[in-house]
Amino acid sequence: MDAMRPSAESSEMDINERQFLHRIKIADAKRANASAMAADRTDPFQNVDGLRFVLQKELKNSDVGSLGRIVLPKREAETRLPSLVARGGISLMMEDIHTKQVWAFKYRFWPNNKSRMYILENAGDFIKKHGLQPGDVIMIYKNEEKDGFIKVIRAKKEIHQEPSANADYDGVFDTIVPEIPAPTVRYSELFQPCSDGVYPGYDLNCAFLSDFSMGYQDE
DNA sequence: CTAACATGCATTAAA
DNA sequence: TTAATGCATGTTAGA
Repeated sequence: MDAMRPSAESSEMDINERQFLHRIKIADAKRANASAMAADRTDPFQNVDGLRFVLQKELKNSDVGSLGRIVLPKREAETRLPSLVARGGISLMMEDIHTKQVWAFKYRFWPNNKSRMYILENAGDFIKKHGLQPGDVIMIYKNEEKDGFIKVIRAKKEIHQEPSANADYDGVFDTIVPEIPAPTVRYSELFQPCSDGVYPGYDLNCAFLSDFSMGYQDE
């Protein structure tokens, strides 16, 4: 398919992988320790190594099926991704954190009741490459450091680990994880949502979207 | 109740 | 025919 394209910039795309993977390991441990994180849609390690968390999705059966399309959470999509004016959506290039491939997804929406459903299409090869199953999680980041690549995607296998009642897992992570971020602040309060009809990149209220100006086009 | 969303399914396109 | 597309509908969590 079109999704797999060698990246000319991948060697320059140095996000200090070793350090980053180390931080990921700690973040995973943090998740395992904090059941409250289940309801938290933010990432405990935002802005790590120049990568700003955008959204995540726990994959369902229908996400990893043969259709190659992933439903994205509406609130985060509307606040953190480019606003879509047409159903056809836009093409989104994302660099794979693990493989360095650049995937060409299509980000679009479907009309649904009086609202919208946000979809990431052409995800079949990505799903297959990582062998993603229901319960696994994808996370989308924005690279704030380099021009050229807009977003980065990460596939994370779910931690299939039940903390037993007797286990002394308490305290194990406490030295690493002093605090748990409170998921009380809504994205809508942090960011000005872009109204429909406003082309992302032209609205200063949506200045954070201007980094998306490359790698997609309207249809 | 409303709204998000997981999935069903009719329609269209490709083979 | 089979596969992909685009929306509809059922389910579920939250207000």
